[in-house]
Amino acid sequence: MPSRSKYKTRQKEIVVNYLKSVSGTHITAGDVARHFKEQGIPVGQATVYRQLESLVDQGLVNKYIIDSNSPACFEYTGADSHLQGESCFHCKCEKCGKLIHLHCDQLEEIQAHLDREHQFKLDPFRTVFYGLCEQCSR
Amino acid sequence: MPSRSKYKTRQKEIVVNYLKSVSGTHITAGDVARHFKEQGIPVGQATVYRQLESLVDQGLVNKYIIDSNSPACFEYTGADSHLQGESCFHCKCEKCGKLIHLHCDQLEEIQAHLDREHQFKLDPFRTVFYGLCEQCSR
DNA sequence: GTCAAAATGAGAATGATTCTCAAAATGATT
DNA sequence: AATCATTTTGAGAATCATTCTCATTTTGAC
Repeated sequence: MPSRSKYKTRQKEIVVNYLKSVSGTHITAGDVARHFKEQGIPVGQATVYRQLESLVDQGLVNKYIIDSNSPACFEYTGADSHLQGESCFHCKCEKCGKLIHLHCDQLEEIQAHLDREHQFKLDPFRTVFYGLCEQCSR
Repeated sequence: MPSRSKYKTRQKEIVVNYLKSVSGTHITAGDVARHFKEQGIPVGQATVYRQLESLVDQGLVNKYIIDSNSPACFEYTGADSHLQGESCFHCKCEKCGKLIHLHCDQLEEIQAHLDREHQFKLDPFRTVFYGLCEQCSR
């Protein structure tokens, strides 16, 4: 059972703030835990994983699973991030790892189509398009 | 360095044939290895992983990474599979975990659109749409 | 302040995947 | 069919991200 965060804790604040402070990059749970350990900030590894999971559940953080043998990446996508507002789609380059943010009306049509024709409620923040970016596909 | 399959071996044949025989389902490397072990078929675990990787490289098999804590799934997509030619999209229900296969012309338009307008070469086999399925969204 | 419920953390457990390396198989060449 | 360099195999160990355990601490409602 995931921690559904009923209490407000110092650790939760620290994790959110750190994620915000590195907004715009993708970072692994290990990176976060290591940072806290090195800086002597009292947030343990298990808590980092738990808080990240909870933040993903809340839609404040996006989780990217790039490859089966590399750790998952996280990115703050909350209200005061530069991703805020419109539904934002993400493209991840399988080769160079670049993460591209797309705002596009036609892509938003996908959402309506999946709902209308396939009765599937797409969660755009959790969905990542994988493929090759312009540079890497040449 | 991945095995780039210069020699033809019995194990390679066995793996390909088994993948074909379960065509249409998703199967993990562990499932495959377990099956061989239980049936006394002489293909070890390491070889299963190596052959699957090689088959993915050759484009005969697709690999799906659904979630960071569940094993990768494989599916035969070679010339004599029922997936031949069609792009197949996958929807994963965040609530019940169900995986849905979608064949849909309009969805295939996404691919063309991403390529045309955003210079992004979508890899449909690696891309999973997250959201809520019909049952779970009610 | 009391107290039940929730969150934390250190370390252990899990589990998928990859690595190691000696032995076996392959296929080209005699 | 014998030789031989190269490749592949497999049993088990190693790796490593992630989750679990559970005793301790923290939280917030009363």
